[in-house]
Amino acid sequence: MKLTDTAHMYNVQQKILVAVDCIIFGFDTQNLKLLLFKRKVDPFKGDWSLIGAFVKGNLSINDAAKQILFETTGLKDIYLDELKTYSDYNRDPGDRVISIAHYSLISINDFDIEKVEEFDAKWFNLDEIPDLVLDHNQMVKDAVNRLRKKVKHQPIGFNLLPEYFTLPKLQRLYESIYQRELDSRNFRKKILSQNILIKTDKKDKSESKKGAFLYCFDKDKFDILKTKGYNFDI
Amino acid sequence: MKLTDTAHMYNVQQKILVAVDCIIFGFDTQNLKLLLFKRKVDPFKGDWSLIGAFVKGNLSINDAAKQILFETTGLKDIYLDELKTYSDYNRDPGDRVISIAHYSLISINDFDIEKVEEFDAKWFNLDEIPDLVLDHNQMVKDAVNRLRKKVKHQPIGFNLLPEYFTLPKLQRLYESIYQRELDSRNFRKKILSQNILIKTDKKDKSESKKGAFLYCFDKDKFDILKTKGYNFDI
DNA sequence: ACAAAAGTGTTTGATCTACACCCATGG
DNA sequence: CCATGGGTGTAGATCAAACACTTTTGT
Repeated sequence: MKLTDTAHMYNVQQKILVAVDCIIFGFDTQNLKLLLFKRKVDPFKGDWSLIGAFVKGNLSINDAAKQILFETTGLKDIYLDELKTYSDYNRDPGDRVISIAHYSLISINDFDIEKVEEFDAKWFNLDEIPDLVLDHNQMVKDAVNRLRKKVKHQPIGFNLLPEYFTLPKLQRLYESIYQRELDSRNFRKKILSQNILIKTDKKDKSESKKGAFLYCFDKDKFDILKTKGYNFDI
Repeated sequence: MKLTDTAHMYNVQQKILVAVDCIIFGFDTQNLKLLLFKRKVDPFKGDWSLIGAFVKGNLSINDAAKQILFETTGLKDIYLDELKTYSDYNRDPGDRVISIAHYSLISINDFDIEKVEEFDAKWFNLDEIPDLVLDHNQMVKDAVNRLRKKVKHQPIGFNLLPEYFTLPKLQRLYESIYQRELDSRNFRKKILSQNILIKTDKKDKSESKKGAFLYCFDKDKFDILKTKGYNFDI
């Protein structure tokens, strides 16, 4: 029986459960982290898991992902990107389910801590991810790789920082994504040459006595780069 | 009603039709082309369309895509990559359908012409794509953009050429993907410096009196680059 | 002998890398 | 006054871009 033979018969086709799982990255000024949840139900009740839900109603997949994020973190309008589809026939023993994984980048201070606690959620360092249900460890691995690649070509890293931030913090963010140290002189040269940062005259003295200047994005130039892509091959 | 509330009840969830649509790229020694099909059924019977099918049985999405390609072109083991999911609620007036688009690269001389004709299929130049059903024009646009990006960082372009090929042909392939002319001296320097080509002592004289040397891939080095990624920023 | 495509190197500017010291401040 | 992290510049290497002529051979 060919797949393409019956392409015309909508009504004799199999319908399938469609889920969205979210890999939520955050940054706590030192480390890139991942938000994980205690699974509430069988199978695998109580195990650590990505947050996810079945797609229903008239939501697009992307809208479903946005809504999951809102329900779990209270955040709207955050960076969210489709990762890939996970569809092995037996990936979920509960039923045949395909899952379209999404990853998102949030500023770790912004989210609604009460909502997160309500969900039995916890932030994990990337090198301390526990065993997760189903194929969620693979999703995480894929998401980390995707993030590392993407951050080289598009200025999405900023989504992990609050509105105002210092260059040393931005550097630590990139270091925690790339998992290696960067030379601060080269880093500053490179990032400043992109012309997407606006220096303020305020300083953040929480990390040093001298204090570091706070910067914010030049939203307009940032948007241009976001669509065009760039090379930030640190 | 929250999405995340009912995450635990497999049996009360909506099941959805899941399709795969394939953007099939080919190269005919001059131009990058796309394989399009006459839709066989309502709605939109007779219109041009990507080839697709509903996912069923115990196939993963990727296996379904592979099988569609085999059924339409007779080709196995060809380059195939997930593009993205299309899931607007009303994208298909026949029913709610989400489609996971895949793109693939095939050597235009390899495929089974009888199979393709059996399917009422035709190769189109990229600048002559007709109106397609549903959101298939958007899929094509997204696939072309993805291909342009991907070909800069991974040596996937070779999948569009036969086993033995000349450097001028390879250059024309890249030119047709990038849609701009390349300097042949710089092109040869760059591509040869990757050390993934093996020069044979045979010449292809079909395009010139002098003839151009035939090359093939160094499969081993090629595979290493394929996973590592590289920069082919022409 | 000539038309048509294949093949080949060099120079210039831009970019990346490696590297070490002074500054400002709170305690 | 000193410990801590913030901030700055330069020289050498590597890489990308621009550019034009010679070679081969079928007709």
